[in-house]
Amino acid sequence: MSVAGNKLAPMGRNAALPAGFERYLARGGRVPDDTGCGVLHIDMDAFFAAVELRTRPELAERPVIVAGAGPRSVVLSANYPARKYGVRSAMPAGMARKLCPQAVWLPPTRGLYSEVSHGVMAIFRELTPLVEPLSLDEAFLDVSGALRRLGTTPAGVGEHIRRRVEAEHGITCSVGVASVKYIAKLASGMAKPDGMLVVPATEALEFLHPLPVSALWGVGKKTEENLRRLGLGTIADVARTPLDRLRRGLGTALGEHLHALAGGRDERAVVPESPDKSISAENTFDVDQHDRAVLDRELLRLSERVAATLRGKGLRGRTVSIKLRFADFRTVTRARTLFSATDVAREIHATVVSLLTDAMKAAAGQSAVRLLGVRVEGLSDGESGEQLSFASPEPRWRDAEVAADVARLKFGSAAVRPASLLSPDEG
DNA sequence: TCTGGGGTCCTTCCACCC
DNA sequence: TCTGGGGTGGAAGGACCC
Repeated sequence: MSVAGNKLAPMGRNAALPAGFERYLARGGRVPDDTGCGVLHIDMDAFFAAVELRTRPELAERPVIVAGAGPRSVVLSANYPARKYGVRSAMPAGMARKLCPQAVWLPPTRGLYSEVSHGVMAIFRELTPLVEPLSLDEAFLDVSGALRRLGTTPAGVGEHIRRRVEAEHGITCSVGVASVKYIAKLASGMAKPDGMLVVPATEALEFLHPLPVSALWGVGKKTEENLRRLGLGTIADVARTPLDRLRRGLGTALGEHLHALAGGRDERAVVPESPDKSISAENTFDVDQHDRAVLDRELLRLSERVAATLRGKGLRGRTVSIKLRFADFRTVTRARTLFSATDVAREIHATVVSLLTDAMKAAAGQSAVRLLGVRVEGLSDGESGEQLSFASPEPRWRDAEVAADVARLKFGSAAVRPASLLSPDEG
């Protein structure tokens, strides 16, 4: 799932490893100097596909693609035989089918990936409390304070993790070891699949500078174009550019950020817990929708999902927003800040229905809707956000929704739904 | 080929208050 | 009374990440 480094020159066993970088690989008992390299980045290899292949080992040598079934689905994960054909995650299914018609397609098994992820993260937490998950399949670890207790080196911890993840969960992972986070992340990308790369603290700049600007964390397609327009192609070019010129060309924050990274500076610590800033749910229709009643029903479904997630996490939010994508891919958002924070689907739904009316007015003739989304931000603790007026109908709705949460927990997610979400034969 | 879903952060613009 | 500037919060859009 990691895409870091996939634009780099193909080389040898490892497609992401630039020429001359073999010296950073830890293999055959030879490990580069890892003194002062307290940060590990660990990334599961082709995570969803690898988890599926545990129960389908006969497919291991064949190209395998995990993707949803919808007509507008994208590739969620592709194993390495499929990647040889150019298949990448986030690629439209149609394109993947063209590139690799012989691939085996598997539907995703969502709950299973969370389960494996929990197991893997538990291994990390046995070694250090400083574990920062980035997604289901990757995490940063700060092991600098744990080395004495563990009686090993950073690379030793990396090897230990690689062995245990494979033995206990039947999947492989790649490890980057460095003195700062983003170099560790680049390193794990280059170590893929099933490898470990150590960037000695004293060689950080030698490692970074030959790489293309696209390897910098935070540089996507647009920023890469902007950098190229400024005549900057490699990280060394960025490091040599005066800070003021980067600020003017890219904006203050991004300019300063990239200048620091290009100089090997990344002050960000490994932070185990960071509070949620927003909760959202969205859905792309199989076929573009014009019917306002269908859109309102979808908004209710999305509001229910967001509200249930908020209650599950003990959170409420004050700002409710809607996201609307039209058939031509133009996307608009509309937001409204409520008087008090909420975790009640009824209230979220009433707000987004009114926002949808506003957004459609601004749509300038465009009425075919491809995607609808509901988001709640400005989050606070469920308790601290409680400021209900006496006139508010919220407590009763909330009680009803909490009761529905309990029923769903007991009898399954289909057990309790608003009447308007039932199909005609259920009603 | 035709572009998912769940997030975060940044910039710009605007309204409002002092 | 009018105007301007700074600070702040909200809204909208965009870029990026996995």
